[in-house]
Parts: sequence; structure tokens; C-alpha cells
Amino acid sequence: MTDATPGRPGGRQLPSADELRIWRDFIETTSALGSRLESRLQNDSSLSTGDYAVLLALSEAQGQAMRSSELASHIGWERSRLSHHLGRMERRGLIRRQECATVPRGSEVLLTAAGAEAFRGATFPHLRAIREFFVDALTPDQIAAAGEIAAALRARLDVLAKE
Amino acid sequence: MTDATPGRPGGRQLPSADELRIWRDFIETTSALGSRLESRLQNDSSLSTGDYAVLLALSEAQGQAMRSSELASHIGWERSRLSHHLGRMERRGLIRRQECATVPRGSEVLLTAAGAEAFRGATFPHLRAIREFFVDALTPDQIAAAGEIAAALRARLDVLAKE
DNA sequence: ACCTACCGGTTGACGTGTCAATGATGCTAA
DNA sequence: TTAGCATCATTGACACGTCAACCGGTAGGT
Repeated sequence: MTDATPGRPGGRQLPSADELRIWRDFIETTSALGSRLESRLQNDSSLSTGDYAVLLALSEAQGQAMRSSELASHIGWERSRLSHHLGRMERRGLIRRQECATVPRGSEVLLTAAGAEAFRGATFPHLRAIREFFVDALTPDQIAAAGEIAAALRARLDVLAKE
Repeated sequence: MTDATPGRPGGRQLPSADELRIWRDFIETTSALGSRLESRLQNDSSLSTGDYAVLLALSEAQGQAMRSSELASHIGWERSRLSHHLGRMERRGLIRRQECATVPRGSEVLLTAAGAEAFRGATFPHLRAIREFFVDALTPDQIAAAGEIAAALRARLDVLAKE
């Protein structure tokens, strides 16, 4: 499936000019898309996408609370990153942290009323923005293709991670 | 082309569950892809993708030098971002800055020998990584589709920016 | 001449992310 | 028992980005 340039044993080493152009378009546009969604969310609700991910996870959790490392793996963050982020969110009153009763040394992250309220206010505008910037930009076929491309890229990332 | 849900005048407001799942897959995977390329570049050459973009532009410039704001618009950065980044690159000896002879108050950015050398060493592994992570992950059809998706998303970003 | 407005560039404050080091506490094996 | 050792979480140092403020100088308009 790879290395399929005919007449070139071992395959070509580097991307062609066309492939490179598409790569740059693709990576720059998707990252710009992320930034725009981020700043839209910020304007609409004073939350970052990081805040949103944390609040979403807590909102859906039993008792609106989760152990710190459980939360980290749920949203796919390193614990260090989460710890820094929770510190900032705690300063803003969006969450609270307390000792975990069941797990020694564990930290329980709790959604505060202000955090729940901020999340409620952010949800609708955020989903609407996703529709405007992504869903409305593409045809149904393109959306399906985007899903397949993401899956293929993810699979490749996973394969290369294990080597 | 948008708002095309039949029987629902005005169109639906929010993405469907499927669309949302694809959105999350897409945005998370593309951003993970960017991070992986970034850290690969870092390991191979001690350069960030930002460094790479600056060095690439300077390498291709007349006399391996550019005016600061010209460089900024060439790589699509805000002036402030570039100024911060050039400060860091200057500390590492990758570039130099000097007063511009032709434009009063202008700042000329020069590629140093060390910068040129670092760029030379980074190019091949970086392009190879793009091939491994992106080109090799997708079929030719998917690569073409990725180009079209990027173009459509970019067009939408541009439209929404003007409103 | 003077005031204003813009222009090129820098700076500071702050949020964010990674990495490596550090507590603090249990588990296990000599 | 005690010397490691893994685990949960935090911290500090640093790179990176954005935003708003600032500086110095040129250009217009009155």
C-alpha cells in the first residue's frame, strides 16, 4: 500500500511537489480552523477549548466529578498538562479539587455551579460554530471523506508510535 | 448548498451526532498529526516548525534576507508573533537582525551560517516525516480529497472572516 | 507649524503546552 | 524491616501565541 512508485525499488523517499502543496494547505488550514473555533468560543463564553473539554467531561461524569488521572486519560491529556490547566480553572472558580476519599493520594475534580453554568452557556454557540465552520463548509461526501482521512491518519500515527 | 435538511424550514441549527463525531475525530487527529511532526522535527534537528518556516523563507529570499514585515506576511504571521520568535532565534544564533538601509525604521532579518546549516540538516528528515505521516497514510484519492477539503474549509474561513 | 493618524516594530502580561524533577504514598522483594 | 520501585499528582523552567500598549518617525490636513 506504500512505496508504490513503479520502477523505483524501495520507493520514493520524499513527497512530490503536489503532495507537499496539499500537505501545507491541509495542515495550515486545519490549524487555522482550530484557532478560529477557539477564538469564537472565547468570545462567546470566555472559555478555551481546553476548558470546554474539561467541563464537558465533568458534566457527563457521575456526580459531576472525576479523579484527576481518570479525567486526564478520558480527554487524552498528560497529567502534567491537566494539572496546570486545573490550577488555572480553579483560580477562575470553574472547578474545585479535593482529596479523593477512595483512592489515597488521588485528587477529585469537582464541577462548581459557576463551571456548570459556563458550560451550559457555551454549548450551543460552540456547536453552532462547528456547524458554520465545518459542517456547512463541506458536502456530505466531503464530510464522510474527512472522517475516513482522519481514521487513516490516526491509524498511521498509532502504527508509527509503536516503532 | 447549506441548510438543506428537507422539511425543516431554516435548516437545522446544530450538527448531528455523526457530524459531531467526525468533527472531533478530524480536529483531534489533525492537531495530533501537527504535534507529532513538530516533535519529530525537534528530535531530528532541534528546530520547531516555526523555526523551519522562518528559515525556509529566508533560504529562498534574495541574499537570504528579508524585511521583517515582508517576512511576516510571507509566512502569514502577525508581526508580534514574528518579533517574539525572531528574538528567540537570534539568541540561538539562527538569524541576525539589523537596521534596514532602504526603509527607515525597517528591520532586516538575515540568515546566519548556523541558521542555513540547521535548515539544510532539517529539510530531508522533515520531508521524509511528512511522507511517513501523511502521504503514506493515505491513498492517492484520499490525498486529493484532503486537498479539496482544505480548500473548502479555507474558503469558508475566508467568507466568515469578512462578516 | 502643529496636530493627528498611521506604520513598522517591540514589549509585557498572560494563557497554554512539554519536559524533567520532585513529593508523597503504597507494593514488593531481599 | 527496609531498600527499591511504581503510581498520582504537582511544580518549575522554558517555548510558543495572542492581545493590547507602546515607541519613533513619516505623512496629511488645517
